[in-house]
Amino acid sequence: MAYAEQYIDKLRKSGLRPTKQRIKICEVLFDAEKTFHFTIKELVKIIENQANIKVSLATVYNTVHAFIRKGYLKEIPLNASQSYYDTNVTHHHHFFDEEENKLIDIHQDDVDEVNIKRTIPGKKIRSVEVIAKIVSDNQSQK
Amino acid sequence: MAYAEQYIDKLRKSGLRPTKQRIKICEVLFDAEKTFHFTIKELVKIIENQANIKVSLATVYNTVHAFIRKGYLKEIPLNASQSYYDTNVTHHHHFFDEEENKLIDIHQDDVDEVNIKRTIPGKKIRSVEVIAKIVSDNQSQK
DNA sequence: ATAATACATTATATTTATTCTAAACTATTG
DNA sequence: CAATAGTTTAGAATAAATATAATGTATTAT
Repeated sequence: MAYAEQYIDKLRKSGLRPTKQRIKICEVLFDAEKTFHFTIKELVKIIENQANIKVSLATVYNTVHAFIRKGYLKEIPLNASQSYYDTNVTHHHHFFDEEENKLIDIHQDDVDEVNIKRTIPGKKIRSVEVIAKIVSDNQSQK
Repeated sequence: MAYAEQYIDKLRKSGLRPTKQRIKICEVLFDAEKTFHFTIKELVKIIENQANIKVSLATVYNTVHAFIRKGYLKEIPLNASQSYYDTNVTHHHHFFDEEENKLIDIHQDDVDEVNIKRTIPGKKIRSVEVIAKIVSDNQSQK
């Protein structure tokens, strides 16, 4: 597996030793063809299906949070009963389909640069995220 | 109290009968000089302090959610351990101070119209929210 | 008015995501 | 190969949100 080095590197940089469990988490997160959204539960399920390694919830939480701190994963700002995470850490935005409870990426090129004219003294902007909530477009109803 | 009629109206339109408890909730939410952000717990505490009415958590949850459905309150899209709500239902955005866990309104005039070029077939955009996360601006650290 | 009915409130229990804990385990170092 | 530092895990603890069921209150029809 040629990816192992890259995963070990990511883990070390996140302050974590490269263990079996953590490398498995990396494989699921960073080996995918496309970036994707997930909840912790979904991630655990994917690991269980793909591997014959058992990884506990606690390990998954800890690893995911270490990656977020380091910027290898992003948390998606959504009010939901559970947190959604994103393996796409490039600057981009989201549609949230309120009827299907589904997130859809919006490439940053599809949104004009968000220009905020106001500043807060002593503070700087670290990130800007746009959430566009969408619903069915039934022309008939107002 | 000249406001009572207005509250009764809001409640009726939300499908709720105007009861003592619900009117008290309205007074706290809609009688303030300025709009504000709150969590359910904070709201309960304000009511307890302002009035000698006891209102249960369940009633507060139900009433707040009815108002959200009707558009009299907004939920702020933030990943936090508890939900934040806003009495400002006009179109506007937020700074979220990650160090102090504090929300700051950004008036819509302070953000250029967010133009999303992409559409999803059969769906229309219901709302667009911008969250700008801010942190201390210590020029010294990278 | 008052009985019957529909809706409200509340305390409490339940559910569920997340965090914490402590014991068992593994790898690394001296 | 013993000591130490860091890991994993199952299960406990926490806390927000929701559901429940008993009691209370308002409304309606008689």
